[in-house]
Amino acid sequence: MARRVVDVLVPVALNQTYSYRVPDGVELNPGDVVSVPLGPRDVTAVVWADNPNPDPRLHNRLKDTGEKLDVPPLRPELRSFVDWVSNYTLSARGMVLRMTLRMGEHLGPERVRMGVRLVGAPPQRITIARRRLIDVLSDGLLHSKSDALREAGVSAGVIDGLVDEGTLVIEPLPRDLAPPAPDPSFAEPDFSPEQRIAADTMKELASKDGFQVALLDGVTGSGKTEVYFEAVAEAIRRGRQTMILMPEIALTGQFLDRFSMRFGVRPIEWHSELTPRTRARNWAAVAAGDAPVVVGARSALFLPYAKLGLIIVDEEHDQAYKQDEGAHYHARDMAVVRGSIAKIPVVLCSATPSVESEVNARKGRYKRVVLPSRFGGQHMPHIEAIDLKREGPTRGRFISPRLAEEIKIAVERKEQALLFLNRRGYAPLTLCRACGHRFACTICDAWLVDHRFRQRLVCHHCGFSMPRPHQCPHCGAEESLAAIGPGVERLQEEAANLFPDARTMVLSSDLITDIETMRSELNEIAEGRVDIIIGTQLVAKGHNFPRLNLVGVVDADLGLGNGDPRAAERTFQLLNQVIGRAGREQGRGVGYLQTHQPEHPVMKALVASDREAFYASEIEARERALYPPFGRLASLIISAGDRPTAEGFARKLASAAPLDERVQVLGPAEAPLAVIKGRYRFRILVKSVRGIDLSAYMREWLAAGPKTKGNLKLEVDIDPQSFL
DNA sequence: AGCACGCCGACT
DNA sequence: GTCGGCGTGCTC
Repeated sequence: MARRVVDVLVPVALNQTYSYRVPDGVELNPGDVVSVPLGPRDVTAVVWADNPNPDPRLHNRLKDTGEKLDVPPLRPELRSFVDWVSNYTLSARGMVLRMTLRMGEHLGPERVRMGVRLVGAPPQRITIARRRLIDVLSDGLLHSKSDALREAGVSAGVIDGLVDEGTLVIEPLPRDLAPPAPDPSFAEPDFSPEQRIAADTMKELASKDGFQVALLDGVTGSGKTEVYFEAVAEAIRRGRQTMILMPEIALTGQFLDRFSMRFGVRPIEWHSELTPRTRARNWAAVAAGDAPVVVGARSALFLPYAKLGLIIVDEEHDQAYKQDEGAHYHARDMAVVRGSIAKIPVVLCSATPSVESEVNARKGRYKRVVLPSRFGGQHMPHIEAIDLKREGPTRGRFISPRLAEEIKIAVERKEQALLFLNRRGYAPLTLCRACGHRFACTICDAWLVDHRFRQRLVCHHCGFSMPRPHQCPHCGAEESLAAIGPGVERLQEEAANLFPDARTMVLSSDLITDIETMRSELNEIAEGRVDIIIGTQLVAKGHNFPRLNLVGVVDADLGLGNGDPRAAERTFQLLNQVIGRAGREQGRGVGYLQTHQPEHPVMKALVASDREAFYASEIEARERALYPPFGRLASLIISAGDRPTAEGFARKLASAAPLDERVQVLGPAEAPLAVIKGRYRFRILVKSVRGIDLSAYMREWLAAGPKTKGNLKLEVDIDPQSFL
C-alpha cells in the first residue's frame, strides 16, 4: 500500500518539514533519502514522517517526491539526534540535517576505471615509447591505464596506437575491493599493570550497549591512546562501529600510524580536506557499515553510522571542538548526547579534562578511569617558573638569560629544545616612533601583524594584508617603524643570534601550505635534523618529538590577560600540554615558564605539578560565580554594517527578554572584537541557574523580540566558550 | 541556504 | 534604452 503524503526535512534554513505526495508504486519510509523539488531546483532531503492528515490548504500545492537515493535510510537514532541538536542550539533543523548529508556530489555509482592488457604480438612499427609500455605490460595482467602510463613514462596516445594495432586491449578494471578491516588482534600491546587495569575497564565498557560516559584521565605519555584502543578492539569484535573524534584532524598523521600499528590498517578519515570523491566513498562506507572505525573532526559526529557502538572524544578539553560558524555547537557535548540517544558508551580522554568533565567525574556522573603515570617509568617534566620581573631579558629581547643558558646546554647535549609562543608572525604591532601611528586593519578592530617571511602586514581576523611599508603613512617619516612585541618569527631571529650554530625551525599554521609538507617537516624534527623548534600551539597538539627534552614557554601569561573566566583553564591546559611534549622517550624533560606573575594559581599549579590544586580553585571560583557547569550561559551576537543599527537592535532585543528570576540578561555590550570585516558587533550575555531549559527560554525570547532585517544579523550561541 | 523577483545606477 | 547591484521573501 503506497503512502500518499510524507513530511520531508529539506536541507535549507527551515525548522519545519514540507509535505510531498508519494507517486503511485513508490514505497517511502521515514529515514529514506530522497530527491525532492524545492522551488526551482531539486534537493537531496530525508523523509521525516508519514503524514496521514496533510494540511488541506496545501492539497493542490503538493509536489511529488523524486527519486529515492540508493543509500541506507537514516536511522531513527540519527533523526532524533538531528532534532535534538536543532532544538538545543536553536539552529534550523534543515541546516543540522545538511551536516549529515555532506557526502559530496558524487553519490552515484563509482566511475568505472579502465585497464589495459597485453594480448597480441608487438606491431611492426615499434618505437621507444611502445617498447617501454609493452615491457611494463609484459606480464599479461590487467593494469590500470594511469598506472601503466606513469610506469612507462609515456603518454595516453601510445595506448591508443597499440590498441589499434591489436597489441593491447582495454577492459574495465574490477571494482576496488572493500578495504581490509582493522584486525582487533593484530598487535596486542604489552601493558604495564596500571595500564592493564585501565585497558580492561575500557574493554568492559565497550562490551555492552547502554549509555555510559567514561573520563579517561591520563597524563601525556601515559599510553591513553593504546588504552582506549582496547575499547575500539572490543567494539570491532562485536561488529560495531567506533567514532573517534579529534580536535584537529590535519595533525593526526602520527595517530593514524599508531592505529595501523595496533590494527594493521588505517581507519577511515572524515574531515574537510577530503576530496569530493573520497568524501562520497567514505560516507557510503560509514552508512553501509563497512567502515568499522572512523576518525574525524567534529563534523564526523553527524555521519549516518549503520551500527555505531562506541564514541571516543580525544583531547576532550580542546577548544577546537567548539563550532562557531553556522550552527554553534560543542562537539564533545553533542557526542555525549549522541551516545545517550544511541544508548552506547562514550569515552572522553584528556590529560587536563575540561572543568565540566572534571565536575561530572567528581559527581559520579562520569566514570573516571585514571592512568596515573607515564609509561616505561619515565618522569613528568620538571617545571620551573622564570620571573620576568626579576630576571627578564633586556628590552627588545624575549628569551631570558636563564632560559638561554638552559637551551645552550640542551643543544650542546644534542637534545632538542622547543620555544613555545602562541603568536604567529614577527610582531603583533607595528608603530611609528616619530608620530605614534599604529597600523590597524581598516575593517576590523585589530592591529596588523608583521609577517616578515611574507614581507606583509596581516590582519588575523579577516585576512587583509598589505606590503610592509618603509615610511609612515601618517607623518611620512622614513625608517621610523618599530616592531612591538614578539611573534614566532622574531623569536627565531633571536634564537639564531643567541645560538648561531643551532638549526632552528618555525612551526606555525600560517606557514603550512599542505598536510604533506607539514608531515615532512615534522619528520625532519623527529629525525633530529632540527635543534630548536619555535612554534605556536600547533606544536602542542598531536605530535611527539622523541628527542625533545626542554620546553621554554616564552610568554606564559599570554592567554590570561583578557579577563575571561575561562582563561585560566585554557592556559593551564595549553601549557600543560606543550610542556608535556618534553622528555617523553629519553631522559627527564624540563619546562620553563617565563611569567610576570609566578604567584598566579595557574603557574603555581604547573610548577608544583599539582593538578588538583588547579581544579580545586577553579571549581570553587565557578561555583561561587555560578558559571558553568554550576550555571548556564548563552549569548546573542548582533552585528550590522554600522554601529547605531547594531546597537539599537541589540537594545531593543535586550528589553524584550522575558522576565524570569532564574535568568539574568547582561548587556548589550560591545563584543570582545567590536568590529570584524567591517561589521559592528554587540553582545548580550545570558546567565541562568543550572536546571533550566535555556534553549526554550531563548526561543521564546526571540519569537517575541524584534525581527532582523536588512544587513542585521543575529547569532545564538548556547554554551558559549568565551564568557566575555 | 539558494534562488527569483524587484527596484535604482553606469553603460555593452 | 538595458545590464546588474543586492534587499526581500519564499520554498510543500
